[in-house]
Amino acid sequence: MSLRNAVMAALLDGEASGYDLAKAFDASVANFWMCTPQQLYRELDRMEADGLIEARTVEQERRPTKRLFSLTAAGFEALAAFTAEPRKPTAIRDELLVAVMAADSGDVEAVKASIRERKQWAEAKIVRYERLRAKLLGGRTEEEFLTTAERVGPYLTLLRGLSFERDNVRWCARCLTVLERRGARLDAPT
Amino acid sequence: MSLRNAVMAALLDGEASGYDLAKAFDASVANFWMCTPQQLYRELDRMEADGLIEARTVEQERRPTKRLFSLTAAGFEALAAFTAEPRKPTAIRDELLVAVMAADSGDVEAVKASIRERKQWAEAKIVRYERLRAKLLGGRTEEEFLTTAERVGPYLTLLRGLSFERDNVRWCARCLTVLERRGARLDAPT
DNA sequence: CTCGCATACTCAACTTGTTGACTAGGTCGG
DNA sequence: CCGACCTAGTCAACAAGTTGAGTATGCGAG
Repeated sequence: MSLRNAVMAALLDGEASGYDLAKAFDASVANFWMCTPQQLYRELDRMEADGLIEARTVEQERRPTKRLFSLTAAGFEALAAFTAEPRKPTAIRDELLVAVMAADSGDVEAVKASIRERKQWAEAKIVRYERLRAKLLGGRTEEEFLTTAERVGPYLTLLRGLSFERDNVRWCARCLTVLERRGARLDAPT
Repeated sequence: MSLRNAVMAALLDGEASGYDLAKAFDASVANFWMCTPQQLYRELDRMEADGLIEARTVEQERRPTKRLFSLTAAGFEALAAFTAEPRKPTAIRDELLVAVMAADSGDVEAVKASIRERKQWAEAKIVRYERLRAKLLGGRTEEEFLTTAERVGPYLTLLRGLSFERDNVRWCARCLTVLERRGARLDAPT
C-alpha cells in the first residue's frame, strides 16, 4: 500500500503517464523507492479505481496514445494523511552486503568485481544527482532556494540520495583496499 | 530466493536456532537485510528441505525445545556460488523519504516528528554498532584486526551500517533545521 | 498471585514485488 | 532496408514479504 504514496508524491510535480513515471522514478524517486514499470501500471490502475488519481487520454501523432494521470482532491488528501502517519522502520535489502559478509569463504575476486561495479554505478548516480540539483536550484544559492522555493521536499530527498551515494563510494573504496591487502597477505604469507 | 543467502551468511558465525537468527538479524544483518521471524522460520524449513542446512534438536530444561541449524557442505557451496554471481541493483524503500518528498503539501509538523524519531533511532543504532565493533576488534586496533582476523566480511558490513546511520543522523538534523526555518518564515512572513 | 515479557515456535491468509512474454508503430544508424 | 532502440503500454504466473493469531512454559516485578 505504499508504492501508492510514492506515486502520489511523484505526481505533485504535475501530471505524468505511466511511462513518464517509470522514467521519473528511475531518475529521482529511485533513490528511496524502486519499482518495475509493471508494478507502476498495476498500481496506477488501482489508484484510478480508488479515485486517488484521474486520467486524461492524449492522442498523439507518430506516438502511441498515452494516459496522463494527475492527483484528484482525494489523492491529495490521502497523501497529506500519509505524511501525518507514524513511520515504521525502513526495509533495506542489499545483496552486495550479503556477498561481502560471506566474502571470506567465497569468491573474493568476484565480490571485489561486484564492489567495483557498485562503485562506478554510485559515481554515475552522483553525477546525475548533481545535475538534478543544479536544475532545482536554477542559479540560486542553496540558501536562496531553501527560503524562496515552494517545495523543499524533493531537494531534501535529493540531498539524502547524494550523501548516500557518496558514502557508498567511500565504503566501496575502503572495502577494495582492505580486500586487496588481505589478498596480498594470503598470496604471500609471512 | 535471496533471504536464503543472508541466512547462510549469518550461519557462518556458527549454528543458531530460528529464534537466535531473528535476534541476530535484528542486531547486525538488519543493517542490510530485514525480515520478520515468520519469514525466517519458513525459509529455514525450505532450506532444510533443500539440504542447505541441517538441524539438531536440543531439549532444554525450563525452556522450549529448540532446533539448532548449521550449514551443510551443500549450503557452503551454494553461498560461495552466490558470492560469485553478478549483483543486481539494490532495492531501497524508505517511507520517511516519501513523506519528506510530500511534506510541503502535507503535515509538516508530523513529518518533523517522524524525522526526529528516525534520528533517535539512528543514534541508538550507532551505539549498538559501536559496541559490536568493539567486540569484533577485541582489543586489537583496526589495523591489527584487518590483517589477523579470519573473517573481515562482518566487519566491513558493520562499517557500512555505521556510516549509513551517521549519515542518517546528519541528514535528519539538516532536514529539521531547514523545515524549522521555513516554518518560522511561513508563520511570520515578511 | 497475576501481569507482562522472554523463549521458541506454527499456521493461514493476504498483499506486494518480480519475471517474462507480447503488441505495435516510429525513429535512427549503418 | 534491416535491426535496434524508443514510446506506451497489457497480461499472466509466480515468488517473496506482511500481518495476525495461536501454543506452551518460565521468570521476575509489583
